[in-house]
Amino acid sequence: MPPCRARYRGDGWAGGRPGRIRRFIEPAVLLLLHQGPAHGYGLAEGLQALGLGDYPVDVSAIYRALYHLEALGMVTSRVEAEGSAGPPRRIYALTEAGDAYLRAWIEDLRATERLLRQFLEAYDAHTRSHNEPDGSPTRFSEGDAR
Amino acid sequence: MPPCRARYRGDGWAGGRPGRIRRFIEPAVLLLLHQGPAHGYGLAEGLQALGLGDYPVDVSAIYRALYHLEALGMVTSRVEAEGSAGPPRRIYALTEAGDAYLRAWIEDLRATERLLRQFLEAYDAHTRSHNEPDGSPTRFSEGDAR
DNA sequence: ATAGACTATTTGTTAACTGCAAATAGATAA
DNA sequence: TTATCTATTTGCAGTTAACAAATAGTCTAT
Repeated sequence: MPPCRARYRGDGWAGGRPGRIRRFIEPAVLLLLHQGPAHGYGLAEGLQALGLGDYPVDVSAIYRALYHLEALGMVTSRVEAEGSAGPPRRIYALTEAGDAYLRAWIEDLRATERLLRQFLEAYDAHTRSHNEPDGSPTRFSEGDAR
Repeated sequence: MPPCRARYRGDGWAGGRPGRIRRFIEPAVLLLLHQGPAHGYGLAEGLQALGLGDYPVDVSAIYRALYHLEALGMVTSRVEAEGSAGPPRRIYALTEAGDAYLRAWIEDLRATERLLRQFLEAYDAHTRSHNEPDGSPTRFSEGDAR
């Protein structure tokens, strides 16, 4: 038996469908707060409008992002004085540090967007040149032990 | 003491610098293999060329991605018959399933790229309209307990 | 030879992100 | 009272990746 090369932990999306690139929640929350104070539940709806509609985000992730950002000093919160049709809301607002942090995130996302474009362009360029009429050019061939 | 709202696990990048959006390794490996069979160490160099140069990727992640893809039947491997300046290389190649999987990834990444553009556009639009002359419009103000 | 440098693969550990499920709780309507 | 809606909180488990280090083959210089 070969040394059983280290398993990936878990086995992925057994269904075969890739998941989206992650880590959008934090910058999305920051962007929404950049547009004005809000509470967790409201942010969940705001995410839809931001284009995240196809990728529903669990509210627990939003609250955890908020707690994290507050611990880092990127947002502050205060309990809303009445007015909710439920338990008291906690309203979050960006701090100046949070504003700077969002700007850093934006720069990072711009770089990511460029990378993504470059990546997709590389794929398109390669498939254009090999517009495979039939055969599959990257597979191993019969005596391919070179 | 309030019910100590659930901590984020860990404490983030204490330094304050955001990390990049993740999950690039698998599609990057697939794309490189789409261009022809390769071994793990070689893929590590290929990633630089793909634009990942700014974000160095640990080789262990590459190998684990390969093991995972092989378990899923997306790639096949064979040990190279001699020719290495080191231990025998294991050469990986895309299968047809892997080809389809890459196409699915590409579609997913196109959607992500659109989302990212939309996101950045929303930020730019909002900062353009509020090109804050001085004050910070999203902060809490003095008697802001509404 | 043997020590060091380089190529190449493998493994362990841990942190971090997220989804799913469910508990909790106030307000309001049937 | 029960149900429903709004809203927050927590537990848990699965997935991804960085960091560190072990292993091992080949080649060059001493």
